[in-house]
Amino acid sequence: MPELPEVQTVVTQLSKKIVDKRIDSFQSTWKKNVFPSSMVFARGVRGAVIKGVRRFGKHIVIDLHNKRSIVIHLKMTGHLLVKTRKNKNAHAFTRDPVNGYIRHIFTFTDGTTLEFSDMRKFGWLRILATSTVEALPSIQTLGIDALSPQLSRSLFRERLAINTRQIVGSVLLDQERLAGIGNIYRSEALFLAGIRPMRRVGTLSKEEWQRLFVSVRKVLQHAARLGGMSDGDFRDTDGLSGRFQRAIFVYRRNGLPCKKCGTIIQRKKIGQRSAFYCSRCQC
DNA sequence: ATCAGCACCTGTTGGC
DNA sequence: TGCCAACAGGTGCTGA
Repeated sequence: MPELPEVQTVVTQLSKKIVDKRIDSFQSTWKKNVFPSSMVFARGVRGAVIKGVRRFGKHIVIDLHNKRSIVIHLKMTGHLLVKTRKNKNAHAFTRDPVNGYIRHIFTFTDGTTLEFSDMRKFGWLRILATSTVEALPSIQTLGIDALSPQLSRSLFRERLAINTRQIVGSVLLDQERLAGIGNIYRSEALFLAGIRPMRRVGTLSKEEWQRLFVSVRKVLQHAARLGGMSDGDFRDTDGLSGRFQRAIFVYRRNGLPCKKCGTIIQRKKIGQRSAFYCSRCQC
């Protein structure tokens, strides 16, 4: 699931719901993805009070008052659910994509829980000293955030056009150049910009770079406002779906008519994953 | 130095 | 209907 808009949705909600709560305990049923180890992790968070929640690209950072921070990556199927005593059973039904796969649980002293559901077990959690968060390799190597106010048109082009022979569909996914875009929003942004995913970055005109920059920002902001996109399994911290999927133009719409011109949407493998585009609207 | 390809998991979908 | 291959939103490692 989660790309920048979905992670931002989670971070915004967590900031409202768990700040100032004190962690009573941490339990895990998939210790393999808890670092440095689930024992060290549990010891490090026990008794700690939540100070704030931040986002670095697609990473979620929960800062604690004990000078430690929790870093979480949801990868493909991770969800973070906040359950109070009141709503605890609200979504409990069998085979539920969210509640059926709870792997890790934080329990706060007021009885609230923060539950990490993750069907495919790709997501991970790590505890480290707050002062070292930005030195964590996966965070340190991140490029500028796609929604950063510091990202200008010229910087955007400079970052993405390092190797002019690479195709635009690939460089948009490269977190070391630009952080936050995943497979859904690369297809959507390229559609809005009217550019085919397999174009080499060296062939893009000044106008096309301008359109791509505007489209990336627009699509991410729009999706974030709608609480992200739920294609089957993304849920916010209440277990609710996002609303961006209605606004999708091309992603996973191969074989269906383009919403703008009626041409059948195409799918093309780029690397190991699918890009979607309209051969008429995108040149 | 770069990059394709696979590995990490479990579930769903589509073709025969 | 049953089986099997392909596919699924992310990233890190290996080896050519």
